[in-house]
Amino acid sequence: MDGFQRRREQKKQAILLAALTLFMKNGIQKVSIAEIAKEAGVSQVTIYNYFESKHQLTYDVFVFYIESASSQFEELVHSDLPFPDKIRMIMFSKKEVAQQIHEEFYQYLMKQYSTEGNLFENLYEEKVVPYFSQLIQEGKDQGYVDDSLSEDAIRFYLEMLRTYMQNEENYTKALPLTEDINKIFFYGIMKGKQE
Amino acid sequence: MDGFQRRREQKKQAILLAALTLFMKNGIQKVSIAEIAKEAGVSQVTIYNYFESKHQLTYDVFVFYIESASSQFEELVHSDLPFPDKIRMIMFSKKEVAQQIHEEFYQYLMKQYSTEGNLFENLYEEKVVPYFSQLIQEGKDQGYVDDSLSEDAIRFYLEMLRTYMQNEENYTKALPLTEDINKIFFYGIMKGKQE
Amino acid sequence: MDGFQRRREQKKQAILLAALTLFMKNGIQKVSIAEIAKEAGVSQVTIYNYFESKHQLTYDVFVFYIESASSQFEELVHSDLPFPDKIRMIMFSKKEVAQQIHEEFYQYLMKQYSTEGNLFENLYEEKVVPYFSQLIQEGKDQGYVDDSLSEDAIRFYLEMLRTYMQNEENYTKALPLTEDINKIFFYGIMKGKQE
Amino acid sequence: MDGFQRRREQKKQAILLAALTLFMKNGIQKVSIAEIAKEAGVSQVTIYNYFESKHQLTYDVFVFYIESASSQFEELVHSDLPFPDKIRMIMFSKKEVAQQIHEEFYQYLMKQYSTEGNLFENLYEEKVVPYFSQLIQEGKDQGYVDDSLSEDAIRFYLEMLRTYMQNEENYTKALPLTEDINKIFFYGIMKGKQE
DNA sequence: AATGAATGAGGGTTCATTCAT
DNA sequence: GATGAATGAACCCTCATTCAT
Repeated sequence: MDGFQRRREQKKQAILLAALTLFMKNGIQKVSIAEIAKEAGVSQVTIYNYFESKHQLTYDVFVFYIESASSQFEELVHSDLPFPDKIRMIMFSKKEVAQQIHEEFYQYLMKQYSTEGNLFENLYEEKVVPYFSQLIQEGKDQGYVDDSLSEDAIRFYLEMLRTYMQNEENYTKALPLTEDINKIFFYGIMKGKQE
Repeated sequence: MDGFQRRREQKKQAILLAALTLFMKNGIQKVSIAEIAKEAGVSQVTIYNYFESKHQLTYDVFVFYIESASSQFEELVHSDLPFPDKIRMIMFSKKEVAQQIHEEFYQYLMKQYSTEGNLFENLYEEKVVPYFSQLIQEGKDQGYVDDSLSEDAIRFYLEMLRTYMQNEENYTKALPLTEDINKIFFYGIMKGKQE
Repeated sequence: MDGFQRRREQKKQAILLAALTLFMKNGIQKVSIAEIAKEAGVSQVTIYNYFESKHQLTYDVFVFYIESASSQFEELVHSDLPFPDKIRMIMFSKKEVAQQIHEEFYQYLMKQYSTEGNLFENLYEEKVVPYFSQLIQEGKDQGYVDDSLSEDAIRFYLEMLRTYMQNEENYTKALPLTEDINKIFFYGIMKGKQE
Repeated sequence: MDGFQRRREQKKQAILLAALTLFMKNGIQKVSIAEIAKEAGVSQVTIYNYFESKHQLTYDVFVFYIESASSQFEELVHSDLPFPDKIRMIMFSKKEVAQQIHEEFYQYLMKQYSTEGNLFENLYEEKVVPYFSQLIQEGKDQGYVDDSLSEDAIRFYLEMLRTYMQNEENYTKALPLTEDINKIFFYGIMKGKQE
């Protein structure tokens, strides 16, 4: 990649990052192309030179996000932390800007771009799900996780927790409850369980 | 309340319901006053006669929603179902239109109306939280719930589940996993726990 | 039609007229909605309240034009002028604003709206062609027109002359040549013909 | 002209040709510099290096067109076809791409560039009119054309026919009427003329 | 009280043109 | 001389809100 290409790529990243940041702060519709341009330090038209419409930009931002998240998961899953710590990190690790995605963002995509719904769904399926699966399998292999629970159900829980925590408010609310939230996830709410 | 008042009140309800329905289907920003007016069968100006701005209308819709939810919780909590069934219903009972609230709705409120954030927060605190608390207390009293878990943590879980399930996609995904999701909530994911 | 309806209709006409005038003076693309709004003395949005897009407005302007032209032809054809004078009038009568249509206008419609091409074509066919036909038939019946010439060919000539004259420049050029242009149309360019 | 100059000239021609082609297909305004650049296989800036603005380019395209047309007329007039065939060819010969000019093109120039109107007018006067005149004179000399008809009037007709035929739609409509259209031009529409 | 009509402000997008390499 | 990148201005259109009846 020559200097030209590289600079082009950098600018593209800058725009994506600006857009993602703003989208997450304010939602998608509330963010105008003008704002993104300002945040990224380019003119509106430059954005159109890279992404042919707001629609397309939004999609690309999503891909950008998913890929960031994906590589972060990959790292986490392949790390040599003990299983319970990995779980904890998924729920509570404060992510870098680029990887926080607020629920509305996701919802919005699913709703507004319903025709391409599958695209999003598929990308997620392909880039993120496998790491969850791997992690859960690891938990089972190491004897942490009840074999009789379906992987889907556990993943559902993990994703829910993760998604929910992405929201600033919820995260703040959860923080002082870390201990108990973990306990519930691992041991449930029941008293004197399963003897 | 005389006939005038009553009719006035009915019209107001019709507008609120129309707005809520549309907000939940499409998100708040995507719904124009014109659409709400059409759905409610009134003119745009009539809406302004009742609610002085879209901002205000949105707030009132939220109140309307919270109150519906509140009375539904009240009913549930006071019913004579066994504790575990109550929990199950909170997670999985498919709610009537008026009470489904899509996540974006809530997020949006919290974000856009941040100055009044407390208002929403307070209302929720006042109208919904008590029933959750009562329910959890009941669980503890009846020996279902581990006393050592903080009420806040359990409520966090319940709210998360409820909120997450409001989303059509998630609900659909969860449905076939009902059994396991319940199990995880009650017993956690761990194998051969806590002996 | 009540007062409301009437005023609405008047405003619509005003917009159509403003648009037609500007379109003919400057072509369609060069004329912005803002300009039309200004010329018609309304706000841009008002235009959108009546015509749902520039596309649609353009179409409606065309219909408006064709109908004006149509009724003018009707009058001319049904008048009791001698045949040659009717022909002369078609070529040379200076039309009112509403009925001048500059070639570009027509061309533009045919080009840009090619999908609906037929719509325009059909309207013209239905509203204008019949009067031409009637006129030509009259010319044949009265012994003015060579029976062996096809109606289509004569109409082609008439339409060409009329269209061409709509253009200011051409009209101006033709004016001093009236006599000869008529002669050519009636007798051709040949010397001592057809003996 | 050295190799440099030659290559420069070739590129200029390529751009002019690309522009003319596109202008004729889509009208002037609809064609962006970007499109022309693409069609000509050069960058936008290159166009600006040769022609200092779209305005200027348009003008140069027109000159290019007129000169093509001019040399074609020259050839036709100097050919040894009989007079009536020359006339026929003016009306009906299907022209090569570079020489078709769609009416909108001409109209547009006359309208948008009204300040320079004379420039266009003059060029046309100088490059095209003489051949028409020559042709008409030839017709008169050979006894085909009525001496009493002014040259201007005949040229008016010829230009009108030629212009009108440039339009695809009109040409198509005229084709099956060739015979009669010629007849009208030569002999007029009258029955049993001028005895 | 209720409505149809009207609007200012703003959003996404395109285009002729210039900048920097 | 040639290019990819960048831009200001303008355009079509939408929306929350107000006016006039």
